[in-house]
Amino acid sequence: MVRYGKEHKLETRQRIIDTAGRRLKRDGIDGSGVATLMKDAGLTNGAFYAHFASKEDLVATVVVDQLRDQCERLAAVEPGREGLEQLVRAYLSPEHRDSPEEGCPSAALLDEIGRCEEPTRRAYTDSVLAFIDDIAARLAPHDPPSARVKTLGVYALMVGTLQLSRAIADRQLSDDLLEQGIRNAFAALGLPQRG
Amino acid sequence: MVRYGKEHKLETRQRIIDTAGRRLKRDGIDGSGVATLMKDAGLTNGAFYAHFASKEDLVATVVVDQLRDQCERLAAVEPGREGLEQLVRAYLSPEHRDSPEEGCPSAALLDEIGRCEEPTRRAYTDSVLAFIDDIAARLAPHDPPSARVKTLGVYALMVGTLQLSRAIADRQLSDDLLEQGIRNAFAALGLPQRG
DNA sequence: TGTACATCAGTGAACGCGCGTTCACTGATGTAC
DNA sequence: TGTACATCAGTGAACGCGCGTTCACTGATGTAC
Repeated sequence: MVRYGKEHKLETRQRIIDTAGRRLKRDGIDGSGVATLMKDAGLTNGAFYAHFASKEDLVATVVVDQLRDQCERLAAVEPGREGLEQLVRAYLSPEHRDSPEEGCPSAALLDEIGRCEEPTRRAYTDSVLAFIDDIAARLAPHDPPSARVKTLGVYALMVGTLQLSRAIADRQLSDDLLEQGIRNAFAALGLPQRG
Repeated sequence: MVRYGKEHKLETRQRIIDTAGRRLKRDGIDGSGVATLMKDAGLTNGAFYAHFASKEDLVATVVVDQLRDQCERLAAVEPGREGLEQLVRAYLSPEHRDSPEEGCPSAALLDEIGRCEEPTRRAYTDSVLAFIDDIAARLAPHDPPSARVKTLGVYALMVGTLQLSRAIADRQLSDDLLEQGIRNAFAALGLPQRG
C-alpha cells in the first residue's frame, strides 16, 4: 500500500498541502485540527510530523502555496489592463463569495494570518508581494515598482469587500456590495467605468 | 463576596461582554476559550451559562455590543463630511493597526464571523447596518438610504486595508498601505484629496 | 535469481492539555413572620 | 428586632471530546552479495 522513495513522499506532501488549503479556507486555521487535515489527505495524524515541523509550519507552507497558485492563474488571464477587468469581476463575484474553499486565501484567512507568528507573516508577505508585483506589471509595464502600493491597496479593498459580502446575512445587500466593490476597484485602478 | 440582585447580574454580564470583546479581538473566536473569557472577567467557567446560552451566543452578543460602541463613538466626531475625514484617518492609523483589542471588531474578526452560524451573521449584519446608516446620514443628509451601499463599500475597503496592514511583516510597506487606503477611502467617499 | 538486510513512509496508540458544557453545591442577600 | 427560610450568583469538579505532538512499531520497497 505504502509506496517508497523521495518522489512519492513529495507527492504525498503536496497532497497534504492541497487538501489542507481547502480545509483551512473552509474552517479556518484554529478551526482545522491536524488529524482532520491528515484524514483529508487519506493519512493518519502520526504521519504529519514526517512532513512538517509543526501545524504553524504547515499553515505557512499552505499560505505560500495558495498564493503561488493564484499567481499561476494570472498567467491564464488576458494580458494588460483588459485582463485586470476580468480579474476584478471574477474576484468580486457571487461564485467566489460562495465557495471560500476554492478561493483566495487572504479573503478566507486574513485576520487569522494577522495573528500568526512573525515567520508565517513574513512568508505571507513575500508571497503576496510576488502576486501583487505580477499585477503591478500589468498596470505599469514600464515601472512596476511604482504601482506596488497602489495595487496592494486595490487587493486590500477586494479582500475586505469579499469578506464582508460573506459575513452579511442578506443576499441582495451582499450582491450589491460586490457590485460596489467592482466600481471601487476600477476607480482605484484608474480603469474606465462602463454602465 | 457575591452580591445579589438583577442589577448586579446585569453589571456582571456587561463586564463579561466588555472583557470578552477585548480578548476575542486579540486572540480570535476559536482562539479564545470560555474559561479564559470568564477568568478575564474575574469569574470561573461555571458561571458562564447563567449569562449566555452558548459560546456562539456570547460571540453574537459581543459583536453587537462592539459595533454599538463604534456607533456611539461616532457621536463624538465632528458632524458632516468634515468628521468623515477624521474618521478615516483614525481608522487607517498605525495606532489602530497596532492595538486590535481596542479596535474595530470587523477588522479583527471578519473572516471568522463569515464562518459563524446564520443567527450570528444576522446579528452582525443588523449592527453593521446601524453603524453604516449613521455614516450614510453624514454623506447624504437628505437621502441616507441612497448612500448605504456606497458607505458599506468604503467600510469594506477600510476593513480589508487594516487587516492586510496587520498581516504584512514589513513596517514601512504596512504604513504605505494605510496611506494608500486613506486615499482610496477619500476617493470612494467623493472627498477632495489634499497633499 | 534468491536471500538477507537496510531504509523509511505511514500507522495507531498514547501524552498532557484545554475545549464547551453540565451540575451539585456554597454562601451571601432578601423576605416573612 | 430576631429567626427561619427562599432566592440565586457564582464555584469548582467533572463530562466526553479533540487538540498538537511523540514514538514504538509495521511492512512494503530497494540494495548487497
